[in-house]
Amino acid sequence: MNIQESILAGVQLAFQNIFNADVPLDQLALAPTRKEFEGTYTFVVFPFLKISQTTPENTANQIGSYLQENVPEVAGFNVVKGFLNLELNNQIWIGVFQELLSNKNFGQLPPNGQKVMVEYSSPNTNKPLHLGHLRNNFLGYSVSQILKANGYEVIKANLVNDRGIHICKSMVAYQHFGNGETPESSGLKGDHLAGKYYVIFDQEYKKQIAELVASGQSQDDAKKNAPILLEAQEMLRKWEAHDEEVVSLWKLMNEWVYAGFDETYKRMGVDFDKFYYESDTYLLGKDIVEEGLEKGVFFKKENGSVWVDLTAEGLDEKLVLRGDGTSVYITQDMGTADLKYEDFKINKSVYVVGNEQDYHFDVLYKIMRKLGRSYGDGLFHLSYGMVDLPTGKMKSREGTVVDADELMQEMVDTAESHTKELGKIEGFNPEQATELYEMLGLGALKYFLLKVDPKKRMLFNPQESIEFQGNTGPFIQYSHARIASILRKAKQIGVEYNQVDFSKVSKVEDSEAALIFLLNDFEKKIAQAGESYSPSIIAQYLFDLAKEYNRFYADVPIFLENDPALVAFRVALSELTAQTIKKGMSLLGISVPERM
RNA sequence: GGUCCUGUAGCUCAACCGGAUAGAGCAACUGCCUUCUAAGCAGUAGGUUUCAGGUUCGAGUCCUGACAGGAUCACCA
Repeated sequence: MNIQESILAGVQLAFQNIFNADVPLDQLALAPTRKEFEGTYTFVVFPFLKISQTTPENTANQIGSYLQENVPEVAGFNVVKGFLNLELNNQIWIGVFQELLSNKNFGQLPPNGQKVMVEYSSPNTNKPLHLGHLRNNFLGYSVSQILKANGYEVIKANLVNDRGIHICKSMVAYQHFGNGETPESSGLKGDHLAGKYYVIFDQEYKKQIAELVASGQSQDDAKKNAPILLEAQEMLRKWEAHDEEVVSLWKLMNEWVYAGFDETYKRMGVDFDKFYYESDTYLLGKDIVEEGLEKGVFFKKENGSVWVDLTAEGLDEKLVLRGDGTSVYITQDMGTADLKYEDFKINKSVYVVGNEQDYHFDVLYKIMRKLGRSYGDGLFHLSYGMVDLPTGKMKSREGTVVDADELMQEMVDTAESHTKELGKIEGFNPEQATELYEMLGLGALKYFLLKVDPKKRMLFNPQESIEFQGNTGPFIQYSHARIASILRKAKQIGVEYNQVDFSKVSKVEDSEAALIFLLNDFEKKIAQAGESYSPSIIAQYLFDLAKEYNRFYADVPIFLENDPALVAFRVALSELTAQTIKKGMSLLGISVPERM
């Protein structure tokens, strides 16, 4: 039984013995005491005044005395208005600490027998990844890690958008203006090469529109009639008809793009267990339309188009199949949802997709539930806000994006110059130095994107946004390196701190108690982050933990202590903190250095 | 116009299913490196939580209505 539980059990008994009332445990809760008051946990008595039939102060005092007498952990208490602040004996933290040490799987909750798929990244194969994709990929990877730590079996999936009119646009432009350029001949990464022609298409398209307008067409007509657009549409038709020439160009350009993506994913530190390709899945879902018609979930209009009526759920009527029998976006998504289930028999499915598709996924999930899918309740859209630039929204086809590869390189370069400025690379060989810059640059970037609630849109200012001080990745990485240094010294001077019984530790400083309190919270935070699919909870926790350790570090000189039991305790406490930081950062996909 | 999301210090963000005097970081200002890594620590200053009502012992949090920003509402993907 942990401390909170035993205190709450005591509170329950207090109500029984003093007020002769049965209060169910789930109505009792402890909150951490605010810093400005004495105490560790606070019990709020306001909700129970009806039971006690007396003033808040009286109620709190009576419960407090009872706890002090009957619950060994409670050393004292004070009452401020209706708040009962419980003061714990610092010694009890030793027991808590021992328990944490004895947990071999600290930070990994036991398997829960559930399978979850996390779909993320899902790039288009006509252009390189940009800042928005970074947020998506980091979120998806981190949520996968967090779910694993919660005991799920996780399948990371990438649904590659490798077909459609936008792909054909790059292809058409390449045919016209490519002159046989290849990644090798140009020295461009494959995805950047494809992206270059996507931009060229748009420029040419706009030029043609202007010409048509000049020759008397309306803006709308010109947009529809521009020859290069017609060409792209024709190419899509040929692709769907398996035209050999088109398909081979498509394959060639996709190969280039995949090679480029591989590099980018590797640097981002993300990976996948399963790839789905829209070129394989875009025809799926028509059988589900049939099924839905039979079940009466869908209905048919006079022209043969099929719809679902979601007005009772507060949404609109939504098309699921065109009158000519061809698919729309959601048709294929229904099919893919089933495919994922058939492949892996998943209980839950998380889609990491931007918030501009909130409505779409709302509709999709309602449909799958109406169809009675077993995984219906496990569908979750992890919706995240766009990343805006000071100059406004990013648009690939206009070239106003922060490119993912460039940004990562910039971050690593900044980390390098920053580290050199601080003179922190003595004793590093070139490989180690490179590894460190990579760790710090990516760590700063990932932490920056993950510490914020995903729902919020965020402004990214390339000049100012990424810091290395304060609430940042490098601050936490630094804290880890600091502890690693302590541990090296402990080893060097021969401090034995494993398998030691710390019950002989004579006194526990406040900063030590606070640190153990936080460490004791780690698994709770993991659970919370898992339930809400929210890496920001972990990020916030790690910042608090690192901050608390640095406070302890400044307050308590570890090796100047004479009592060997105390030294051992402090080293062991440092080590557990380091392990927790490392484990926690790995949940964010961030590595931590031994030295920096 | 309908629906959804967001609005907290100059800036970037917190606030545990309604709890105390709303907390951090950055930027500004003060201290602390002959002692375990100063990418650190301690401190000062900074707020009518967009606004107006309501619910109750108690509201940044819940309800209603405004206001501001964004997204979405295609036989596009």
